[in-house]
Amino acid sequence: MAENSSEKRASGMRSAERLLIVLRALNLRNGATVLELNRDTGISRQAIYRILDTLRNFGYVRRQEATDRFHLTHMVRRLSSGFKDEEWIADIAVPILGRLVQEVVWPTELSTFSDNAMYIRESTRGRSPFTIDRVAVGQRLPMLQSASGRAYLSYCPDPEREAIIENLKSSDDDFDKVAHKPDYIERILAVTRSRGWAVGDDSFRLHPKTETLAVPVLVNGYARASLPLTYIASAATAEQIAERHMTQLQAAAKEIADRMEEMQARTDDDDDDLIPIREAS
Amino acid sequence: MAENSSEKRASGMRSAERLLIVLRALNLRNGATVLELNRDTGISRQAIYRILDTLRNFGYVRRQEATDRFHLTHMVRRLSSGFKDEEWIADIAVPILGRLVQEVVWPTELSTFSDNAMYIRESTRGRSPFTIDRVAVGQRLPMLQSASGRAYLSYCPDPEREAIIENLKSSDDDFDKVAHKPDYIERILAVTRSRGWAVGDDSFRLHPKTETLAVPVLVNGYARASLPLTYIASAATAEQIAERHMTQLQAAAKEIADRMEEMQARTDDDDDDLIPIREAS
DNA sequence: TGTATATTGTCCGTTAACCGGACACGCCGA
DNA sequence: TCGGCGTGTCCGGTTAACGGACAATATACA
Repeated sequence: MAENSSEKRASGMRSAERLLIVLRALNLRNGATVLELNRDTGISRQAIYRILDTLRNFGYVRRQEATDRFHLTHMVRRLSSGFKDEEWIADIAVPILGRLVQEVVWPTELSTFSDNAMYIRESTRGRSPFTIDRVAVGQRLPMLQSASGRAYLSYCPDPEREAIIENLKSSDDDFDKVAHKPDYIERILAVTRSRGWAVGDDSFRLHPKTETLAVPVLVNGYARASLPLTYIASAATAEQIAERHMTQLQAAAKEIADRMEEMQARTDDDDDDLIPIREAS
Repeated sequence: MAENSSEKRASGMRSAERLLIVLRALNLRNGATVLELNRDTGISRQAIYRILDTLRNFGYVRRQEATDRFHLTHMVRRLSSGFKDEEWIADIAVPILGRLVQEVVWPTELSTFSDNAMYIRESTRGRSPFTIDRVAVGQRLPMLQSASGRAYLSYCPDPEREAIIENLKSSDDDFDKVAHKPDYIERILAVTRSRGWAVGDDSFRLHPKTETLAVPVLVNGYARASLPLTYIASAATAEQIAERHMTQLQAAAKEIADRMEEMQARTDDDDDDLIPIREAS
């Protein structure tokens, strides 16, 4: 047992790991006996008892008296309730953005809509050779001026766009004032849709010398996020950047969208296991 | 630290417990640094590193490169995805049924609808002095003959009832054949509603000498489960049982329903903590 | 009734693994 | 330059997790 064929080293707390394995196993077959868990996981029965005791102390598991089977309780929701759906997409995007930055030298990001603005959820600044400025994650971007916002608005469902614009009209933010000009908005949407990608407006720049293009991430045909690319304005024009990198950018957006659709297809009980439930005993 | 005011002894795996505490803390503030977790939980920084490493090995947590904050990933869903909503109600019912069986000596149960039948999810047989038969949890009960099924059908939303009856018509089960007799069904519903509780039909008995009454658990006005009471037929008539215990039975049903409504009100991020996030350091 | 098998539950000595003090580094503002 | 703050890692001592072993119970079959 000491030798493990696969270099599985890494650090790790033995007992805690096994607790996670048992918790996961309990999710796969709801209601399980100690022996079943022993078989499923390869963990000794005595250890299963200890682990179930621990889970019971926390209220995550209860024992069904009549059948002597162990069940999850509604408390387990607390172990995942903090995970928001908006983060899901950022979560999925991480490795894809990582690959993208190797092809496109400029920093790219992933932004999602929330609270009447776009927010940067993930960024490859720092892995890009062009370190323009620091940490942008969490940065708020106005809907009608930023490339991210424009890309999102142009491809989100119609009712959502109408609701957003209605909200922007009563916003305190100066940027949002243009929500009162329908023809301005219409022009932005028309231009963005005809090109397939959006550009940021001069009136809003995170950094004075940069410009930004963005493509929408279309999940089931509608925008769920934007994928902006920021470049130094003096290095190239928007058209040049688009010509060089738009294919890659859109491929990345599509890949993110595909993974999202795939994920929500199998509502849950997914199966692309990274963690072996059963390990050699 | 050695002394803990409340007799909190019990068994428990130290490191695993702390992993659960950290996981829970991560759910409360999405995105956290090591130091924040240290402060929230009172667990030493070094231990937080170990724990986060473990969680990362399992893919439940990732580190946001740009900000050095730790985030949950969509994988955490796997720790709770096995918990089905139907079980929630059974989960909540357990302590309430426990109290009920002390007032009403007869065994009571909680049954929910699933797959065109009622299934017993929890039972107090075994804690009742009248041990009629063994483990009934998991038992399938026909919709139109069992007291549980009748109580449920009489108080579920109209569209749901129509859909269920439509399904029963194409069922293989002999019991379900009566779904083709609309007037039979209508009479059952009318009788049940006028009384407020249902009785089981002679054609279906789990045990030959017993009879069963059931009240619906009305969440937001509609049945989400049934609460059947089984008694020995020779001991009393249905009317006598009802007179003696119906108040208690309905009070228990209401209590379960109230807890359910309460729970789903606070969509999540509940706060009735059993587990202290922060313990004396 | 006796024997065999399957499952649950608990004890306890050994030892691996968890713990946290201590140290080192990088960043930032005074 | 210094002091404060946050991050990351090492390492020896102690603890608590591990699993072999035993006991108890339920069921099946002869």
